[in-house]
Amino acid sequence: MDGPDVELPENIALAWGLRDRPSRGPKRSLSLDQVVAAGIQIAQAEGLAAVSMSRVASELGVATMSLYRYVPTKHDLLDLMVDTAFGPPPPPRGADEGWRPALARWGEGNVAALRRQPWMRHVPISGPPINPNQVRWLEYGLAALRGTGLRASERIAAIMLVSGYARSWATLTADIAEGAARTGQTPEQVGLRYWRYLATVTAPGPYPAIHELLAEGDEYDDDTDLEWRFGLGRILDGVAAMIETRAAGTVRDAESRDA
Amino acid sequence: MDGPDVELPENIALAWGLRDRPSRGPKRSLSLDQVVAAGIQIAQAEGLAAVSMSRVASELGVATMSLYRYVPTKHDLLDLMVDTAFGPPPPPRGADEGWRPALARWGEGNVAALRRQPWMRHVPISGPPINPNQVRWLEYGLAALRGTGLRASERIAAIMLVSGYARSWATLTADIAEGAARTGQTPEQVGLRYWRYLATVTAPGPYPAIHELLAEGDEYDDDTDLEWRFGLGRILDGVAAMIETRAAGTVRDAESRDA
DNA sequence: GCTTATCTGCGTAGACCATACGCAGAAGCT
DNA sequence: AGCTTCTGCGTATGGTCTACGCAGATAAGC
Repeated sequence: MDGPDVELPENIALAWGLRDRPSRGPKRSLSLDQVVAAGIQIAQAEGLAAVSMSRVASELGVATMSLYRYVPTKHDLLDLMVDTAFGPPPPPRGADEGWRPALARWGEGNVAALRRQPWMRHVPISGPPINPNQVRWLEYGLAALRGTGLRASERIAAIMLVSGYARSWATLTADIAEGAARTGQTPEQVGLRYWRYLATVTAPGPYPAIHELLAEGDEYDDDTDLEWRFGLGRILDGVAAMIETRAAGTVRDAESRDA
Repeated sequence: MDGPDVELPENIALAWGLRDRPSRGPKRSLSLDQVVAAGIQIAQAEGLAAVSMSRVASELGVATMSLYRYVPTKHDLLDLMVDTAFGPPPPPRGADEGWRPALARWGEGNVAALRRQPWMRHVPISGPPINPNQVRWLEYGLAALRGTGLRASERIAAIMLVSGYARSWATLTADIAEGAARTGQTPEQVGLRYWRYLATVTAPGPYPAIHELLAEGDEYDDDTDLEWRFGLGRILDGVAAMIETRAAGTVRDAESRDA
């Protein structure tokens, strides 16, 4: 572990509030938080596409170019918006709580956040988590897996597994919900229409597995939360199996049979 | 299963080549495939941001607005680009092959496709898979899980699990690789820099799990393929556990303990 | 063979967008 | 008081997508 004094890029310093504000010039009329909050409000109300620099500026009653005194680039603003909109993670693993419920709660928190603010799914991921709330989420996710015997890289992979699945799940359901809102239908109707389209395009060709699926799926329960939980349960089962294997005796090449 | 004759939206009909081309006017000087191929070529060579309608048009030697005779919207073009760039899925499950190697191959195919054409990760997902290659991938994914006793919604969730993880994994590694290329460093250097940034920002605060991670991770093996395979193995283990449970005797509410 | 309906490529134009640059004036330091 | 530094922001550049409509090409109908 070498010295932690690394020169941080503008991005990160900004997000963590580590910018030494100058004392010489006139006072700023805004704060970074206000700018970010205005962006979030617009995104929440009218979608991410409505978030333009001029729109944010006019919302705050300033000129467009003034925003660039607070944010180096529009993309940095979007990253900050995502970080604060995600908010803090759910409660961390309790003192005598198992890793499984803690990680499940963490995963549920992920979808909940994305569902609260669906526009976030359209902000392209810019890299590994480095902004304050993202790092807090990372901390709690890793904390859930402490003392399980999993190696560092394995703990990270497990975290990514859960958050990646949460993201793709939230994205799918949000896309459907949005499509429904746009055409004035219920999400169920949109889902049903999808299955009908799929049936139509696969009708002429050889798609046995899809046809089996369509035939079987007459009872479109589509309690989407239940489906999400199924997938989460499978991930956790897999992690559990790994933990048990590790506990039994450090088996090195357990993963070599997957190729 | 009701009548498969549903009026398809423009989008889908176009992707499947189901539009009856007219016989009255002059002949088209281009084909949709040419347009899509030009888009892919630009994206591959200069990134998705370089793909503008005028850029694609000039690549083909036509005027910008001519493209709109082939594609209703830029976003539809992007969707078509992704569909053909993804290409066909890897070989389906063999006659006497187990579900596990088949699904593993399917997952590997996902990351391989995204690695071959990293720009694809920036095209926002527009909804459930409906374009030709996407549907083929769906078919093969489901085929891998035929006869496992999993219900329809469970098979879909398992597929999403794998593809979602593949996508987030490919995205992370591609982001790192791209950042490396931009600054003329190796991916290892970029990864290391990230850990240093993380150490710096977490230094003052209480982030025990992250610090534990950083202390432990001195041996930055970072054979990223190995990490990916670990996660995939965990998913497959989880699915395997589910299949065994189902086979043992139809246990209805096995997932209720995950909440 | 002529008329007519229809489709093609595409020029023009409108309504946006992010942001580089530089300037007037405010605030503090010396 | 004078100098430095920072702020807000007006202007301008070089993009973006795409609506609209027109000239000319093509083939069907008579």
